[in-house]
Amino acid sequence: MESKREAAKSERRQRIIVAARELIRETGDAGLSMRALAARAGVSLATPYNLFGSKRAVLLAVLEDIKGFGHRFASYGTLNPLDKLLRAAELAISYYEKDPVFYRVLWTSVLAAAGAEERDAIFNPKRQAFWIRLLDEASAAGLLMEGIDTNLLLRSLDYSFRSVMLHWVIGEIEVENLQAAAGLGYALALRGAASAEGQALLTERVFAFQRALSEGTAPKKGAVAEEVS
Amino acid sequence: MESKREAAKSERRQRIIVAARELIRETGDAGLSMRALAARAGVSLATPYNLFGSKRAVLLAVLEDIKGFGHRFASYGTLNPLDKLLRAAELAISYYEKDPVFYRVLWTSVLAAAGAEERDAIFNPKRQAFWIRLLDEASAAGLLMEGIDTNLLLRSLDYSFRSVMLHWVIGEIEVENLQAAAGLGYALALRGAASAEGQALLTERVFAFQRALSEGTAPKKGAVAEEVS
DNA sequence: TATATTTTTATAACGTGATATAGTTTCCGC
DNA sequence: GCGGAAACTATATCACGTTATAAAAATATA
Repeated sequence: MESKREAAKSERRQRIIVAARELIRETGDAGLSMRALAARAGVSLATPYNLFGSKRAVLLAVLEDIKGFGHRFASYGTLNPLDKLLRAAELAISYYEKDPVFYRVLWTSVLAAAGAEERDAIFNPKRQAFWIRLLDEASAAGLLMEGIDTNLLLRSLDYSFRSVMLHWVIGEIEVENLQAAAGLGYALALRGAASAEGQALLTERVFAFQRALSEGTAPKKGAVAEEVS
Repeated sequence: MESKREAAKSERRQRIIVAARELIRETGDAGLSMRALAARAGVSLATPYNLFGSKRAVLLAVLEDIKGFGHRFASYGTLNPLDKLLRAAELAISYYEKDPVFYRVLWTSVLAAAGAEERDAIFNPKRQAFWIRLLDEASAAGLLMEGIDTNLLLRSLDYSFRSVMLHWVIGEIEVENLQAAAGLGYALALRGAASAEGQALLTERVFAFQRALSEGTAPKKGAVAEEVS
């Protein structure tokens, strides 16, 4: 199936990905230079550029390599769609909580101005479909307002999620508050799009996340209002 | 009041800020190196580092320098607090729309992993106070749910806003859609925190922003769902 | 096996943000 | 005015991401 040439290429690619993963684990952000990476992978400095194109692309490949997707959500069957949504988000974040140093390095590079191709590598159609399905389910169950565009709602949820990741990366959110911060964003936006029935399910969640954030690590002193002009 | 030494320092600082502004305007992102900046400001390479600390800090200072604040909102008197909020956000964004190239360069540097001190330079207490006042006003008018923590709500709104800016910077949002994207995020989160009365005011806004986004430039093909694992 | 093609290697180079050092100018307090 | 501190200048340097170049190695094709 695969020519010997392509096989060797894949093998090199994999070696680079593994080396990157190990380097991040061992040295954190600082130790991950392209020169160190090439040396660790037993490869010339030019090779990662040939095979991936840039440092960011390498890290994206690491992110891709790490995650399995989609087969973990089969068992949410009996929950209502909105709870499924929040549960899925919770699960997503739990991965970051388990290995914060590692994921923070990855997200740092990934969030920094990325090109379209690279973004699509993370936020791909498969994942899009998963979330849209949940939102459509909620809509069909009458939990969202009539006329809500689930694609646009998803986009808003997504912005909120990535923003929380960004602020975690830059140190404005503690890892203990990741769940609650992301959850509050989700719950607020969902409740904002919800029908009366949906809101009944979400109101309690809003306050629960709010409590979690208040009781968590003391809120930072620094203001968080965006500027106005 | 000001010693001659400090005056000269301020003058140099200002010269650097102006030089940065001009360089961005003339050459865009690319031409703005510290060496070019120093040369343009008639100053040594070391001086911007002495006076500001880093390149990002210089750009933050440019952002600071550019905007006046607070005296533009006196005339919103008769609007209800929620409309005031949305109006203020609208005004904020209008500045970016007027000079997108310029502001994009600034935000690119600002959003990239910033330190706490630098963040506080943008999101300072004065602005925080402005927004909190609006939210508290809304709360006092019974437009928000009983028990909503306006500080946490503001933080959520803020995350949403910055996320929209981030996605504009990386090219995922067109400038024509900035208003609607930010507005939808605000309207959803606010409606999610609103009382029945407040929701009555916001439901229409949600759909208005939704329409604007649908009718604007064709939605990008790229997915926007966050990954889950 | 011999030739052609692709890919990697080794190495140098460029421009970047940032820091360090030594010398020079500027200004404040006395 | 003069001594000393503070700031800036000039310059060298560092590590970084990235690109370019030529040579060597690996593989495909005949």
